[in-house]
Amino acid sequence: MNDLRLEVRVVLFTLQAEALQVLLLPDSSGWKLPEAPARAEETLEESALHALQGKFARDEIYLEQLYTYGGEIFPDQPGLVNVIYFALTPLRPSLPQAREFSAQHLPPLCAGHEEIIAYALRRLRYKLEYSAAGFELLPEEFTLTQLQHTYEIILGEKLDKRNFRRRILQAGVIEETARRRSGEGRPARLYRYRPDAVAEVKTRRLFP
Amino acid sequence: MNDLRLEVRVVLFTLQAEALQVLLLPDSSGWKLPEAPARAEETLEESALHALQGKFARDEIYLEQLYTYGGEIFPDQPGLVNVIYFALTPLRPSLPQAREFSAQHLPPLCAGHEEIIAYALRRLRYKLEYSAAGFELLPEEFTLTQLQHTYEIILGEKLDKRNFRRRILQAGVIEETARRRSGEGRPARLYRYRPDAVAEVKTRRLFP
DNA sequence: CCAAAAGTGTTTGCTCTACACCCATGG
DNA sequence: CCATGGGTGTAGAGCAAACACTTTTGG
Repeated sequence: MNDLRLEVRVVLFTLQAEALQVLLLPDSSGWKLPEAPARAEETLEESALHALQGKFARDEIYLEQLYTYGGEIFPDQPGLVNVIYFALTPLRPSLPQAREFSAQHLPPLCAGHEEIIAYALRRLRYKLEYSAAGFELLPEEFTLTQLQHTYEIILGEKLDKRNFRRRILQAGVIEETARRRSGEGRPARLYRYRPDAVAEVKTRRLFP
Repeated sequence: MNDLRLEVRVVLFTLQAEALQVLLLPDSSGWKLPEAPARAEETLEESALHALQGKFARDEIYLEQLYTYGGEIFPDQPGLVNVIYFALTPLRPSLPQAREFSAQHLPPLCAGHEEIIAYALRRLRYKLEYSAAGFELLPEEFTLTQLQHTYEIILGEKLDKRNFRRRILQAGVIEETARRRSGEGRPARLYRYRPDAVAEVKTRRLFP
């Protein structure tokens, strides 16, 4: 009866080499998402941070609960329940053994993981469409071109520069800093997240 | 360490007496949401149906996983983890001991339950705004006026009849039947859910 | 024929979309 | 002064919002 095992797993996305990456660990039956057992003395979110082996402080990572899977996805492991978290970070994760794989080209995965990652990706795309969450994958200060690239990589389509800028600024989630970044060409203004902002943009309601 | 207890709880909404009702059970420390332990040999959704004491078949109820709460909401019960489901049904639930309360006027609740119900309510409202889920609270065949009333009760605001009808039909989730319902006034055409329809309406995307 | 509820279109304003050129800097 | 990426505005189309009268039935 109580042979239940409750684990917390994390789908950690990062941006590297112009691609969206997922962090995976090797296991006997394929690659797997980092996990930790849920513990009575901590919150599920804390367990999620443990799954990443304590490499991330709470404010270095965006964490959001995704879904809890039970028997429907692990029919071969009765009693295994997984609370999945979805995470974004601008940092380079360096867990021992772990590797990052492009979300487009995943290696062979453990049972059920394909579905979990696919769902996390759908949620990420959906999130970008109605929020400004993309900056969670970028350093504290970033240019609008960088942010637009992030959106293009994740959504897999080109966006119009002027429309992108207008809307992302209208959403009020990011603000400009006084600083600029020089490189080739005209220096770009740097922006940062406004911690006081509501991260979600109102979408058009079906019934006003 | 493994003194973890995994329970599934259900926030069951129904429509009665022109109000949105929540099903609750009495407990020593206040009213509580119906719950069942998660079991290794069943899915979480099956456990959710058990929480309702087997009174509902899977197709008599709309069930959706809401959130999994751990230590953050039950600090006084370390190790208690609750997977919450959110449910809609047109039926009159008749669990022994249980009572239904208007979502506006909840009785004193057990610890953490207030937050859970508030979240379920937010999700329900949000769902109605971008989907046609309201019919899940109505009998198989219903009139557009009934459906509009449902929306008005849940959203707590009057809606425009013509705009409501245009959009709900445009969404393509319900279809008319050949039948009509007579009462006072002109008989109303009956509608039903289209099982082949995609239940979610596309909303305007932030980045097209 | 009266009461009660069902059903139906149009105009106006706003928001989204598509689109091309000038600007600032470094080398 | 040239190459490189940064930055900016507008006109047209499509969608949403507001709004009032006619139709059908039962009593």
